[in-house]
Amino acid sequence: MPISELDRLDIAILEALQENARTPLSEVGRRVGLSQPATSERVKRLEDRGILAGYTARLDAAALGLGMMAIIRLKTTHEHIKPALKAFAEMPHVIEVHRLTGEDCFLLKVLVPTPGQLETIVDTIARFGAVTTSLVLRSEPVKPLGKALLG
Amino acid sequence: MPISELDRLDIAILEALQENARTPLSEVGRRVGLSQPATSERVKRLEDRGILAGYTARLDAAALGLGMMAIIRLKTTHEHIKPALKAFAEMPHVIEVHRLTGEDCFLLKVLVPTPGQLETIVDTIARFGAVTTSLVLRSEPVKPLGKALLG
DNA sequence: ACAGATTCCGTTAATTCATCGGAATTTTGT
DNA sequence: ACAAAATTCCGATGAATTAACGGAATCTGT
Repeated sequence: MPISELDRLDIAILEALQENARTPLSEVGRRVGLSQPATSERVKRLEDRGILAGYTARLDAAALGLGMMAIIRLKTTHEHIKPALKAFAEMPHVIEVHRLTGEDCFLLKVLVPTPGQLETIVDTIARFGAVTTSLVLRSEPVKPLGKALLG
Repeated sequence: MPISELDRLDIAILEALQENARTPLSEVGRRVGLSQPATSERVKRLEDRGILAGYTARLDAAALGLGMMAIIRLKTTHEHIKPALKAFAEMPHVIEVHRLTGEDCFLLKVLVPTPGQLETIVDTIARFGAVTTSLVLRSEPVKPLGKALLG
């Protein structure tokens, strides 16, 4: 139960950094009620523990011309799995790959500029099995993980 | 085509910040061949353009005790959509919500500590319609968007 | 009660960032 | 074509942030 190792201050720090990872640690400390060195130490400890796995820039896909998101599910057979994974890794528009239990073996999230690009991707993936494609009409903003830790 | 507005340097900067959003801009500049002020200016411009939408900490869900990821699909009817969205927003373990075309109306990504928690969530969501739940056995590392911009 | 470990703070030196003036280049308008 | 305007860069510098101390306070286990 690694969660019990996180106190209120750790969670507050993680929430602040999830909201804006470039917030100065002195400012984070101000908000959570710690000095800058104490905050830096805690952040370093969270990194060392592997809880804080890194920091990444959020890019606006639409602003980048990737205005279309789709979910592709693939139902395939054992011998196709490895080649399929390899193929997914080489497709730049496939941004997430999940191996699933149940009917479908894979669920992919793709970002494309045009329907034509989506068609190309679907056609390529269909060589491995039966695909089901759904367009994403709207996505709710992704929820920060912090909330899930308190329940 | 907003993509044409991005030159090689912008893409290199975005890639560096996506890999580690806390890299000092002087270091980013060193890598892409710009001075620190020039790099800062470009980053500011990318932020103003909305392309760089923010910076976020990556948390390790497993290290936080959220070792189980599941995909939940929901097939429901029009009158349930608004209440369902409201319910999703209030469930801390639901970290992504997508409205889809096709058979299923919603696709959710959830992170839970135990199967029991997943059961609770599924039961709650099932009040809105027919749910299909798949456990995520493995996820490939999420791909940085940079690659998708060059094709 | 005591030793060791942990976590905090304040201080300070090193690093990083924001801002400036000015040069080089590109774009715009005529 | 040509000059004016705009853009983008650099170097320099002061302001802000971070890293690295030493030492105090608190907690742990014997």
